[in-house]
Amino acid sequence: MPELPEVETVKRGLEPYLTDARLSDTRLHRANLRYDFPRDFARHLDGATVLRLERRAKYLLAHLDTQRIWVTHLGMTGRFQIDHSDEDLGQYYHQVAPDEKHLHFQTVATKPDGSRVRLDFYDPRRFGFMLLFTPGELYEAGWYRSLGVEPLSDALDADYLLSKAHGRTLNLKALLMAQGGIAGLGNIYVCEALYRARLHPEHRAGDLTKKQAGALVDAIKSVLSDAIAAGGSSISDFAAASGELGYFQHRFCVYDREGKPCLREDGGIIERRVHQGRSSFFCPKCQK
DNA sequence: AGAGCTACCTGAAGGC
DNA sequence: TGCCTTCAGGTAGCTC
Repeated sequence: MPELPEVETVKRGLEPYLTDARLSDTRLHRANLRYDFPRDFARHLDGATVLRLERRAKYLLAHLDTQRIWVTHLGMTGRFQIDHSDEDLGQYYHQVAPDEKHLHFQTVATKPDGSRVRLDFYDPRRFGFMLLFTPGELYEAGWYRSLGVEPLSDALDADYLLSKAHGRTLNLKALLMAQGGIAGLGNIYVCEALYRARLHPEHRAGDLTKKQAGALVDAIKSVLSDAIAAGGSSISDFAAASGELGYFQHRFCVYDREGKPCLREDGGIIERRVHQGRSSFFCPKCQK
């Protein structure tokens, strides 16, 4: 599910409830997701106040007043859910209902005005994770340092993309999927961006012209912006923290449209081909 | 360097 | 109704 636009949607949905909120009654319902929860995770969160939320690539960062950064990755199926129930929030979640076997984490967020919500985290496939770092640990961590530029920032321009593509024999699909160049794109938005730029996923990166690089950069920025404006894409289980569904999935031009006609006048029939183990969807006629 | 495969894990969908 | 296979937004690790 969650690529950059979905994580951004989650961040925006959580911000009103978590910014300046004090956490309490944190509960973990299992020891691990993709990785073990940090040692004493609940104890660290309880009593901490969230100063601000930040998104970096597909990671959600909550900066705490305890000099810690709470990092969440949604994996494929991770989902935050805000519960506004006025009941005693601390009371009824000791017992997790049987149909909530994928509810792994809960906490209560109380704002300075006393209003509070419960925050639940579900993740059926458990490819997501939560970690806790000091700023020094996070900013020095190899995986964090190796993340590429934010695609919606000015750091991504045609010259940057050309510098990443120059002399490379890999194809554009692989180049855009690699998080070390441009961070935050995933399978859906790579397919859609290549379509918008009329570039074939198997186009050799090193052959990219300056004009094509410019078109691809524009396509990446526009598809991500459009998706964020639409609240992300809801396929099977993505929803914002409010429970609202995104609707960008209705505007896919190629993703999951194998065998259907291209939307362009000069287009053909959308094709699916596997690259690096992931399905690519493209129009063989208008993408070169 | 890059392709290709595996792994992690559950659920949905389709074929029979 | 089952039982089987395939596929799914992610990342990491291995071999060749």
